[in-house]
Amino acid sequence: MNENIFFQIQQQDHTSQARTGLITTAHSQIETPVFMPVGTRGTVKALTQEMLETLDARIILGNTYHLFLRPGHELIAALGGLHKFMAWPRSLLTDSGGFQVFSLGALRKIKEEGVEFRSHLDGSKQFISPEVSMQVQHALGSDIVMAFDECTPYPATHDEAKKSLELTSRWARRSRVEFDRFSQQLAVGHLADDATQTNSLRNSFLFGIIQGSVYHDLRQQSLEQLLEIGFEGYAIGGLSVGEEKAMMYDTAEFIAPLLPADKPRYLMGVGTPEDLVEAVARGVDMFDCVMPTRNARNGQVFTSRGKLNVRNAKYAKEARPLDEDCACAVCRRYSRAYIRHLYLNDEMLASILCSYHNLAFYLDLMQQIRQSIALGEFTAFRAGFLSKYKSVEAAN
RNA sequence: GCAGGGGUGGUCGAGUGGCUAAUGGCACCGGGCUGUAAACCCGGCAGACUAACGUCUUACGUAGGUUCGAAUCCUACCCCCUGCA
Repeated sequence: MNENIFFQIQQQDHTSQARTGLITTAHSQIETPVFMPVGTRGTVKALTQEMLETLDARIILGNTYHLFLRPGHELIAALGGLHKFMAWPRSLLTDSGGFQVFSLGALRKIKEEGVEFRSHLDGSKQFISPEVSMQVQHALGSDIVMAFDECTPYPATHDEAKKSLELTSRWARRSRVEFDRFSQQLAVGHLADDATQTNSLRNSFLFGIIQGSVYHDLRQQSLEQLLEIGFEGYAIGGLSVGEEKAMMYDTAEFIAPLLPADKPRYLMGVGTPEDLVEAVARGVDMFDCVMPTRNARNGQVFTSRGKLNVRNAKYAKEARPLDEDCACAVCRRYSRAYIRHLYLNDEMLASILCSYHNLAFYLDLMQQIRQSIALGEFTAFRAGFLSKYKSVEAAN
C-alpha cells in the first residue's frame, strides 16, 4: 500500500535538483520540501498547538536534551508520549542532543562512550550517549528520530573534522543498533497485543547525520559510512554554524545530490528564507530553524520584501500590516504601529503575533516552492523570489 | 513663621574643589540572532565640527562671589519635602 511508504518522490524539477515528495508517518502526511518549526521544549515558543494547526504545520521539532532534563522522558512516557503530553496530534521529529554537544560549549565533555553535560538548568552532571538518546527519543514517541552526532564546530581543520565525523559515524551505528532493538520490541509487542493488526507502518524512522565540515572529501566519507549502516533519511549537519554563506551553499550543493534520491534529505538548522530556496534548488527536502520564531520574539519579521525590525521608530505610525503580500491572520488584522507599540511595552502579544506571522511566511514560502516545482516553474520562482526579497528591503 | 532636608542630563538617582560631558538603572535610538542555555545579546544616547586622534560650545534651580580651577565652598533669591506652631 502506498500510504505505508515512508517517502515518495512526486515531482523532480528538470532545471535544478529540486523535487517534491510526500512523507507519511503514523501521525501525518508531510509534503516536501517542508519547513519544520522548532519546538525544543515541547512548545513552539509563543504559539499554541491550535495556531500551528491553523498554519498547517504538519511536523514540528522537539529536543532530546531539553526534554530529558525537564520534565524527563519517563514522565512524558508515563503520560502517553510527547504527542499526547503536548496535545500535538501531527508528526514530531526529535533532535538527538547532538546540537547541544556543539552549542553547550564549555558545559560539555565529549568521550567515545558519549557526552557528559553540565545541565544548563542546575549545573548537575548528565550523560547522553547514542543509546541514551535513542531511549529518550523512543520514550518520547518521536516519529522521526535523529541519530546522536557531534555537530562539528566551525572552523575545524581537515584533521579535526575527520576525527569528528568518524566519531559521528561510530555513534550513528550504535544509534541504529539501539533504535532497531526498540523497533523489534515494539513489533513483537504489537503482535502479542493484537494479532489481527496487519499494519506494517512503522512507528518511527531513524535519520543519520552527515558531518565533515566544509571538506568535500570528508562529507563524502561521512555519507559513505552512513550508507553502509543504512537509514530511513539522511541529514546534513554541521552547517550554518558560523561558516561563510557561500561555504554552506557549496557544501550543500556538493553533498545533497549524492544522498539517496529515494530518501528524505534534511538540512539541519537552516535557515533564512533565501537559504531555503537555495537549498531546495540543491536537492534538500526538509528544514528546521529557530530563526522565524526567535527573531520574531526579538522584533524581526520576514516579509516578501525582506526582513524588517518592527521595533524601529519609523513604523510608529504605520497602519500597514507587517507584509502587505501576506494573507495570514496577523497581517489581515494588525498594523505595524500596533505591534511596535506592543513590543515597546513588553507585551507578550507582540511575540505571539510576530511568531505567527513569521511561521506563516515560512510555511507559505514552502508551499509556493512546492507548487512551483509541481508546475515545473521552480527556477523562475526562485529568481523572482530572490530578486524581490533582496532588492526592495528599503521599501519596508 | 520657626527648624531640618533637598533641587544633577528625557527620567530616577550617584557624585561634595581638579582624575566629571558627569557612575548606574530606566526610557529612547540602532544592530545582531540559522538542528533554541535566547520575550535575548551588543552598541549608541548634550550640541557642533572632523575620515580619525581630537577640538570647540553649552550644561548640575536662578543670580552673583571665592579660587589658577566649582555640580561640589560662600551670599542672596526662587521652588519642593518633613516636623513644630
